Amino acid sequence: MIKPVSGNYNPVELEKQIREDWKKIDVYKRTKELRASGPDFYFVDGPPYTTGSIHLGTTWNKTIKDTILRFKRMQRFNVFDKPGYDMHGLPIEVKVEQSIGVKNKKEIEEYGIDRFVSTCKNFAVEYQRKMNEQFKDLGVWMDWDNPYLTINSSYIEAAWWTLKRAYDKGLLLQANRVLPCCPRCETALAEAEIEYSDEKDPSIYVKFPLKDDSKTFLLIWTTTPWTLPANLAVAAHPDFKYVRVRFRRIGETETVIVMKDLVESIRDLGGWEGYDILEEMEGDDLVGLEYRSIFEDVVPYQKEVSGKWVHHVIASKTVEASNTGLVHIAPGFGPEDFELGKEYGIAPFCPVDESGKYTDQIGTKYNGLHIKKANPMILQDLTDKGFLFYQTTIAHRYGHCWRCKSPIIFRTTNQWFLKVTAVKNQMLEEIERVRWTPDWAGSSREYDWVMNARDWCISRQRYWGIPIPVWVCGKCGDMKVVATAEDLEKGDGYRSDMDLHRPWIDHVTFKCPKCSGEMRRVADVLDVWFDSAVASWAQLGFPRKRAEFERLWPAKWICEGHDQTRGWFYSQLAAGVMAFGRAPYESVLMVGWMLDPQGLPMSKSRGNVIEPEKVVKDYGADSLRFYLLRSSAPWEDISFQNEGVKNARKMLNVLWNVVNFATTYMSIDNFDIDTVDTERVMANMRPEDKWLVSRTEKLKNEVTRDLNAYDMHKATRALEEFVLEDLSRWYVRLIRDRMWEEEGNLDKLAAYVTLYQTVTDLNLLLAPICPHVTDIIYKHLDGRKDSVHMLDWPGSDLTKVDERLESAMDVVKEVVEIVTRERQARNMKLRWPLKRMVLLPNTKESMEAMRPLEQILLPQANVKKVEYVAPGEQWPETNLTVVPNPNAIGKVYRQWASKIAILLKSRPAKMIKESVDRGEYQLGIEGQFVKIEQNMVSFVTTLPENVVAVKYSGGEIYLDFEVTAEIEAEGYSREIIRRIQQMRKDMKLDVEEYVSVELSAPAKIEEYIKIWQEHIKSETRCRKMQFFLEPRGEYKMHWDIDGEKLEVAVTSLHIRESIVELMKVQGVNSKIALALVEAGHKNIESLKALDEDKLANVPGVGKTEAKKICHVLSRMDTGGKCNTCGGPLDETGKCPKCATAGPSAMPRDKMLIMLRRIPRMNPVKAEMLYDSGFNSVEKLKSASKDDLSSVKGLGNKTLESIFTYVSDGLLEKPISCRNCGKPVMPDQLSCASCGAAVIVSTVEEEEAQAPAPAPAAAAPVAQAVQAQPMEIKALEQSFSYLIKEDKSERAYAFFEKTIGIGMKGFCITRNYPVKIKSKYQIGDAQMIWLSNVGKENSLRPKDLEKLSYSLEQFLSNNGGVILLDGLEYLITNNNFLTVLRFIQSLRDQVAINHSILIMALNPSTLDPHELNLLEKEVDATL
RNA sequence: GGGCCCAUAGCUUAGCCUGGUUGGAGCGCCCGGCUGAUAACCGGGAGGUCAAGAGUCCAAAUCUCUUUGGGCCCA
Repeated sequence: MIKPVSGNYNPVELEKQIREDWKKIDVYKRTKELRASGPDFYFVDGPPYTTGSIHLGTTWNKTIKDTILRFKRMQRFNVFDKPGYDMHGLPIEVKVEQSIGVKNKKEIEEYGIDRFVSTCKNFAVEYQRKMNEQFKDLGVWMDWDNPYLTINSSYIEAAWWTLKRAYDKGLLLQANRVLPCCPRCETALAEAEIEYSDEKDPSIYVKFPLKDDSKTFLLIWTTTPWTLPANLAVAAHPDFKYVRVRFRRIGETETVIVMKDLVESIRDLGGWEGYDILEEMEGDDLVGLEYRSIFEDVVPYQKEVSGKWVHHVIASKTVEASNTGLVHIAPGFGPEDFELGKEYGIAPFCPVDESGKYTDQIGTKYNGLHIKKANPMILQDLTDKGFLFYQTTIAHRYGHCWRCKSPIIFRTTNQWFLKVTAVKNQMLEEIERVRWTPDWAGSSREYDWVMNARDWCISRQRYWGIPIPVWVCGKCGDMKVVATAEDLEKGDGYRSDMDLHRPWIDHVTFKCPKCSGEMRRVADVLDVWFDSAVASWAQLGFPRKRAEFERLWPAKWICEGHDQTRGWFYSQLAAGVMAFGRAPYESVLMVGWMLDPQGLPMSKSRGNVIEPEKVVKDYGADSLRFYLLRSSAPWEDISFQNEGVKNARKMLNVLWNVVNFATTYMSIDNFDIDTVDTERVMANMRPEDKWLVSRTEKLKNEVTRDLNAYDMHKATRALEEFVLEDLSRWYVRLIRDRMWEEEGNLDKLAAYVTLYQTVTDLNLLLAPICPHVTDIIYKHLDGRKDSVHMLDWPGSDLTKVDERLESAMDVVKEVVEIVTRERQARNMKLRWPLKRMVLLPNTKESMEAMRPLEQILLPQANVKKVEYVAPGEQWPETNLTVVPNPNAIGKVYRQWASKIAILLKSRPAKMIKESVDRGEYQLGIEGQFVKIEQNMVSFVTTLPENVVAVKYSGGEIYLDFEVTAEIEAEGYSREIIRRIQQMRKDMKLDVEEYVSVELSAPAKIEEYIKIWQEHIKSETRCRKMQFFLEPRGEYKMHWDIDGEKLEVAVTSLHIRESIVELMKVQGVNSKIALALVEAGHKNIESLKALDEDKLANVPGVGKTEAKKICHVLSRMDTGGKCNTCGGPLDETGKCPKCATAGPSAMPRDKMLIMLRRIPRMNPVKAEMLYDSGFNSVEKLKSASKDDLSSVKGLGNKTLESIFTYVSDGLLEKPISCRNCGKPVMPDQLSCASCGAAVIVSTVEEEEAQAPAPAPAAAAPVAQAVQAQPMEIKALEQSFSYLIKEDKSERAYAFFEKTIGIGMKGFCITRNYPVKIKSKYQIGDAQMIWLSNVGKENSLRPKDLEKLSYSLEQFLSNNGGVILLDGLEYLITNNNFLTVLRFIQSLRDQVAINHSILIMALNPSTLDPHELNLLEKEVDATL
């Protein structure tokens, strides 16, 4: 049933409510169950890091995922939707460090690793819970109760298994390398963990003296002075040109070797006056040149170190042509340096420990100093020793630890690596197999990144992470990699339920199989990036559980931000290829980055973070979701704008208004799409309905395509456009008037059906995007399923797309807009009709396309008339003017030229043109003929006064702005209507209330108003309108309409309530009710006092109507009132308006028990009695035997028994127990004292007539009729009856009987007439055989007019009884509406002519809605 | 320094792949309308060096190159 939605769209409240509703019956779970048998859609969630709160970026991310997953569910996929959380790693460790107040690893170990790790776990778990709740509040439907957590044992095992797998393939190794390290966190970092930002550093030029020439120096440049004590070589590019150059200024010279091209810039740096090139050489030539270490005095190693290339110039093509062109090489401190060192046999020298302090290897001077603190000291020493050539500072991009933001250092360490380089080519191949959106995310971005991939350092010297599952023998160095907890069982110190984290895992040891030594776990934990890398199988419980993995893996789809190119996209790819030889995902959507309103990344340090919760609180989650998807293509960045969310809300508000509009009217009319014959209604569709259907089908197609392509921005924009433009601004505007047509009108139904189906489809399309509001809308429109999200995605029927109609409609819209614009330009309000419009289309086709839409164009543009001028033709009312060309005329006729011009202008231009077109025009002047040729004149067409020409895309329009008295009158009438409406509104009157109006106006306007008086009155529900100099009333206002002064007084008649009450009587419609109230009958009691004649004398009440009302009133129950609407109940105790039982109904159980005590009663009979309306003691008491006989299937004996029992008053009396004699209360079936049953078994002697409990039992009823023909009562004159039965026997019986009492008969039948005559005693009744056979006396079913005519003849000739058998035949051969009208008119004539109409109908042949309509037209249904 | 992406009205953006009337919207601003969806809604107007420059072409917001600025990633 359709329920109207609330007047205001209040998303925050509504969303909260619907989420609670979802929770109550676990709709999410039900939806999943519904799709459980569908094809699998394996989605893997990229786990957000548990930082404690979600931000706008995560919100966007989950919105996209949720939208796609909901979409897939509606497409019947069985979606795997486990969300994940990344819970290990440094960020949490750093937070814990801060919270417990420790600064370094030493302090952590003092605090206790077990306590530290437990705290980390608590933090992670708490954060995870918080985030879980926040996601739920966005309306994201994922499996929040079962997320995958990277800290679970099964997850850790999956990571171990993967490492073991890599180890078995020889892809896991341990090596010494120079790596970025965070000195604060005291651990190595992976490239993915480095963040680049600006850092201020010293920029220094340092001189290395040549061994053989201490006056000449190699000039190098560096920003890390602290690496200089570890310098072991200088690199030059072999292909560059270098020079030995002497810089000079007063009293000072300096000889250095630098790259030739850089001499000038170096001169400028140091402020040298000039330079002399002493020597030029190739880089090649420099190689082997030996220099003296500038730290040999303080760093013992520099003195001790030996080697062929130590302290020599070496060649490297990585040297860049900037600064000096010579690069200082410290193989312990730089990755390239390390590689070069390896090449040249220079061992790395790394005198810095994990925490960034110099070790004692550096010598006593700097020992223990932090490198950052050592920098100034080293600079001072260099200055003192004269090795500093130039010094400044620079700001440059420098790597920082991704968590603590400390600047990283590079140093040599021993770490574990995954040999990504060994599988690189396979990874590249896999990238090509994956579907990337956008394409370049894979083909260039990911591809480039993998191209440059290096081996992945996976070890971290930390605590909160997956322990590296490698055990090494302390004795022989043999290695063991553990794959599962089962492997662990063999170790010492293992407990089955143990936590697999550090430090507990560290206590597990193995006996070395080779040497029986003790194997201990290496102390490191895994890089946290490895955790998420294994998500696609770890979350399935692999390797322990294999079934789901086999079924689902690899992932169908993943979706993350573009920063994950180096992150999750990469790590998963590497892990997948290593473990299974393929990418673990089939398609990737790479999404953008959420930026602040200025386009800058949001960060806490910038203070520009926008909380999603706040946005949701202001506008609702649906608006935020819609905005996020609408704002830009998913892979582009969004610069967040509050305005955008506000806009989305506005759009949803409009949608809500449309739904409000639709549901309000539909529920008033009890519109039910299921009972409507949509086919028939569709045959009655207006062009605008068909247009909307066309637009909707297109929309469905487009949105489906867009979502499949992950073009969420296109889908949302199409939806927005549709809601605002097509639905709200156009369609709703067009159908407004139709909503006020009478109930059941096919034209109105067509609008209902169109609107209903469109809103339903639209709602489905929007459901994945705005899950809250769509579910609410669904519940109001339909609600048979638990949720809109359980419905199937709508398919589109493109055959219903009508491009011709759409483009014609575009033109109509355009023309309406043009008219509005031109009105505005001329200050003519829309309320004032335009006299006419002339359309001059360019093509015949466009003219033909426009004609059917005229009914839309006229009212929308408020134009009285539209005229068409076919292409190439002239509008007859244009004036043709001739324009003489004095030049051309003058050339030939010189002195006459001016006279000719005057003469030409005085003649009909049309005539001149026709002649000239034929050749020439002759003009008589001063007795001579002059020839006017084509070149001498031109013609212009001018329009009549007040007519304006405007171009439109399909041609031209003329608008006639002439204001005639008629138009002025209509305009003023509309002005008055609008004012009265406004006043009604100010008075807060109910829309159904009536008023009286007094007004004063200038004489002219008074006249105008009088012309339109009836219209004004009906539009404003005004009963009386009078003119006075001084209007009086409840509410008075002065109005100024275009300078005319008016006074209007409105008074409420306060009769709405009376009308509403009177309308409760069947047969009293709003018109009659009004007439009755105005005649002074304000309530039902007052009506009851009237007899038929008096009622018919009330102006506005017809004779038939009076008869009917009297009949209804007489049958009204003794004051029973309906629970729901307060209206009187009918004879069965049911409310004719809302079909519910009245207030006096007794609880079913109780009443049934009481009924069971009646002799001859059984449970089925009792229920039938109750359900037929005899649901209270009072009703049973007041029922006559006749009343009771209306209950189908009760035999006479039972009826008798009930009647006697009830009228004896036994129903409410306690009876004595047959067993113990104590009283048993009326609502008890057994004795409270002894337990004996009070019901005696019934005698079933007459039960052949009792119906089966199933409702399909129509046949026994017919039998009953045949068996008891005397039951057929006399029918009343002037009445129309509908008899519902599957064979028409009862109807014929009635017909037969009525003829039997002397009435003339007229029988319309589908049966063969002879057969009927032989079966029934109908004498010489006139017969018409409904048939297409075409014999005498037969009538084709389509020929309603002929039928109508015959009946008219019959009725006007004293009338009689008419039997119409074959109604369904008429309906199938005609438009239902036509048949209905035919019956209406027949019924009226029957009433007038004191005749009787019997219509037989098999109810199963009609849809319930039609049946309902038919029943409303007759006086009684039997 | 390199890779990828982006730049259109005050703001957010469509159009660009596939060159072709006058570059569309929304918000904001100004003016007006509507008042049986109304704490709404609708129409009109002003506002554009399509980041800059060069090239290709009959024709460039669109294709190419360069520059500038921004984002992500890398060195």
